[in-house]
Amino acid sequence: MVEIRDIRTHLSNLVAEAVEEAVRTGDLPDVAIPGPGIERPKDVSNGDYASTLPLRLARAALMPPLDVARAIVKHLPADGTLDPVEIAPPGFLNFRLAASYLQAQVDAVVSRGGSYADLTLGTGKKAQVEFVSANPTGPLHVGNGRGAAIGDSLASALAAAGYEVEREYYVNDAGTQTDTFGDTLYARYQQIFGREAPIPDDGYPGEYMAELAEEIARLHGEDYLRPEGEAAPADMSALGIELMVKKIGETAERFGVHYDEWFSERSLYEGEKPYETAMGILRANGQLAEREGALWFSSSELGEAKDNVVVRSDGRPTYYASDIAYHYDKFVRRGFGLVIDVWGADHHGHVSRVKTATRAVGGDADNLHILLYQLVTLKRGGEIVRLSKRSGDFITLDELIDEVGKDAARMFFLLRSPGSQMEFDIDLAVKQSSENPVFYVQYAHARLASILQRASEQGVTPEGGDVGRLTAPHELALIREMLRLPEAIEQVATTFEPQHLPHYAMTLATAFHVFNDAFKQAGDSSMKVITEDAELTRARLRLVQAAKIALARVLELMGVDAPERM
RNA sequence: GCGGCUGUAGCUCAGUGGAUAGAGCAUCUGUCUUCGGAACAGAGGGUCGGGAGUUCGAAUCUCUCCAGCCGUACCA
Repeated sequence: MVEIRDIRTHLSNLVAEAVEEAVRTGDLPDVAIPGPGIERPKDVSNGDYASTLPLRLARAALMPPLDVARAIVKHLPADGTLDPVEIAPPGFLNFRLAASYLQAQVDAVVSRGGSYADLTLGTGKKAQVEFVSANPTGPLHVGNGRGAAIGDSLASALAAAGYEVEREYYVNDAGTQTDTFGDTLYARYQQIFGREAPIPDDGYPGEYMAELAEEIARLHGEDYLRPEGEAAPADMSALGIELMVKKIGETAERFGVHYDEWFSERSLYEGEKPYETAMGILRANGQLAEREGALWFSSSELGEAKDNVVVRSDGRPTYYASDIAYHYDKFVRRGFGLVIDVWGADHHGHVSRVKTATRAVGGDADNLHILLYQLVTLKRGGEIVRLSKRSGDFITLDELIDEVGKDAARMFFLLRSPGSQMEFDIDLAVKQSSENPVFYVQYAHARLASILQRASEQGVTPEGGDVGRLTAPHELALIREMLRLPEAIEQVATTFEPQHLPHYAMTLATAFHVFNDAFKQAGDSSMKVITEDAELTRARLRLVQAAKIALARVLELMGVDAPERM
């Protein structure tokens, strides 16, 4: 039997065969044939799948689209997965899955269980998703939450699509901002011991810096105190960053995100020194030039708007140099076949440069996808709050999780496409928490669980249910909806747009609620899932079980809990 | 100035060049003696920012204008 995840390919093949046969018999002229283009009609009354091939073929074939359609249908091979194919004006081919096929899929989903909707499109390929990677100079804020939700779900979807996926956080522990961070931290540290130590002008005024200093004082007492007037000890910054990275990791875990790798920027300059190797490649290719006391990457020769500095005149590498080495490391040293960088949109000016550099050091830039998400503007009390660690005025991701919960927050971020600017009204988010779509979906899952539980208490289980008994329209509609999951995953894994997951989850939840309500509205207890007819009950429980599997899977991909009860 | 993203219902947002542009929230009207009312059905609500073009067909592609955000560092 054709698996649901292969159904579109199957339909494409059928149409291609029919066209070939139609040409052979002379029912269609021998012209260039575009792909069958199997798509999803918006309106289910137009079938489960459709092809517009007749419309697109009509001109070249010099035939009316409907005649083209008839010629194709005439030669379509008989196929058990489909009802008879319909022709609809002005020239659509409409395909409808046969009830027997739909019913059989219920068993197929149940036997697949938690691996239902696994795909093979990424099998054998290593993928890396790098996301959040916020400077470890402060706690994660609400905007980072958006990157976390997007990156983590994307990684999950890629894993479901067959990729071997690593989640990575790039720790910027080498830049100039870490110095400023260290200076600020030392100022706060000195304040604890009663010194008049002002926070540097370009430092970090946030209260969290004082808390961090207190933590260091708690752990190390006065060990880091230097004579008054002296600069901060060299390792103050590193210590602070270590503690901050730990906090960030804890926040990520609370948000349901687990990183496989915390990649230190500094490590690029140590050990195997990927930085030296990457720069060596550029130098060997004659793409480095010294000018005005600095070292420049001749990127303009590679199509960039201008050359860029990689080593400052004071001898320190720029962040761009680190990024070149970092992407060399990702592609060449570690050998990822697919690399996704999830960045805030304020870095978009950097996209082209990094791709060019990746190519220049031998990386496969075509498989480097830089996913930009627009920044979150935060509104509180009707006023816009700037999200900046520098200003010290922001809402942390921890606070957001405390107030609206991990599940609601993740769903909220995922629902919006990464490219859309979003306004996060913190007051509204708290107030709306009980109306958040996440509860609608979770409730559907809890109801599914509850039905199975109730039946089990009455001694009825789904085992052995005859899916052939599932013939009611709302039963078939629910089956159709749960069969869309592989398609949703494929869409996310190929377009890198995770918002399709929550939208699918909501549609599936609706299909279940409608299914469930249809029994209630009938006002006849014999029409409920659990009926006097034990065989029919078993069949319906089988569907409930399958739907629960599909819903749990999509919730898992979104990093949202699938509760058995609420 | 140049470049990128965005502009779709009152609000927040979906929408792979195809059929009557959708969802949630909000508003209004109903359903079911709740296998779990955080449910379901229905209604109202749109010049898809404006204009031009390509196409058998455009919210979707091209051009242009308008508006918002961002970028255009030897910051990251």
